[in-house]
Amino acid sequence: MRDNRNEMRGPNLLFLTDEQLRKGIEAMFFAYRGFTADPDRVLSVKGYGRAHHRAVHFIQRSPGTTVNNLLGILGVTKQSLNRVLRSLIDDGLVESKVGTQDKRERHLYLTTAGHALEAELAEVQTARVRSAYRAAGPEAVQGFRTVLQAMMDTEMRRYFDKLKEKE
Amino acid sequence: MRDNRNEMRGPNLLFLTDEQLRKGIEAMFFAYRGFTADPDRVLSVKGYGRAHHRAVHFIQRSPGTTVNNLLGILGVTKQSLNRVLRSLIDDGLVESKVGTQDKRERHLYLTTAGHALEAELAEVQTARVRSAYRAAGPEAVQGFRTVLQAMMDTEMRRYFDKLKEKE
DNA sequence: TTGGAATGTCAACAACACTGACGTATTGTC
DNA sequence: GACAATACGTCAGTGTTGTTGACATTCCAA
Repeated sequence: MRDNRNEMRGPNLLFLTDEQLRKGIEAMFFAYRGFTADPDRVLSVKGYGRAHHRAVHFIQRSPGTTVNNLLGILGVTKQSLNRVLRSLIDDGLVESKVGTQDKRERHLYLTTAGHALEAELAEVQTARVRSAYRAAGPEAVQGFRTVLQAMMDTEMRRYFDKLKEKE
Repeated sequence: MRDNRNEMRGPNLLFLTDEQLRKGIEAMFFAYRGFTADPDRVLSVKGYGRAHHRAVHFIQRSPGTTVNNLLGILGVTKQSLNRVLRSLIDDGLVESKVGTQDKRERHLYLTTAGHALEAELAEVQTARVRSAYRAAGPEAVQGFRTVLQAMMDTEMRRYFDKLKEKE
């Protein structure tokens, strides 16, 4: 049986009780649902899914990235990513350019239409995040980011930090 | 074009720049992956998926809950939930009891084996959350929870608050 | 130059979500 | 008692997204 009375050990450990942890888990579950709800709606009317959003997002974030890079970031198999990229390329949202130095690589770029979709998705998603940030205040946002970062896999935090460098 | 120089409007709005919002979105994406990674591993060796985890979690959280309640919390269709519940019931992890007052309802309970699985999943998941909480500190955790709550759909926040009452 | 490693594509399949339709039992209302 | 509404389960069909396996192309190094 786990000790649920950590508060007896010190006033600052109250946030580590099983109840607190469990509520954190549930908050994460419900919040992630809200987090993806708006983009999902936009995507579904266009015949795309969440995977397309992720691809478009990270291509926008790192234009010219290779398929392999994207695989590492997204954490899926190349076959799974390929299907998504295929439809995006066929629909003219993403352009795939053969690498000049290494012709095995494909460098990915958003087309004008791709940028338009990405902007639309980013708009609805940032709207919710902005609203949540505004409601919570700067200190809460700082804590939010700190906890999220500590929750990532080490490998993913590396990718995340790499993206941060581009500020 | 959105104004990326909110900092000119006041020192406390820096956390609302597009860059900050974008990084928050990416943090949420990477963190959620880490958040689910450990339970997913446990589940996959047992032939279950994330949907089973969610069902077992919320049945543990609200023993005797009805199918309809669970549908509202999980936000899936009854066909989808039914598939999951069926396998859990057939495998002897969940018990479905006909309601005494309203015989149309089925009340759901975890069996001993169900509690064992739930405990195992909760253990690996809380381990990561606990570690993240500990690394981030109590103030960060408070902010984390505040932002997550503001990010939920209103309806989901209602469910979330209902669960909180049971502390 | 040749064989292995890396990169990306095609095909088939599984898990899990969805819609739509229907059946059954039970409840509540007129 | 008749009848609509509710709660639950199921069948059939579809779509997205993940998987493995097989394969072509390109690069590099022995």
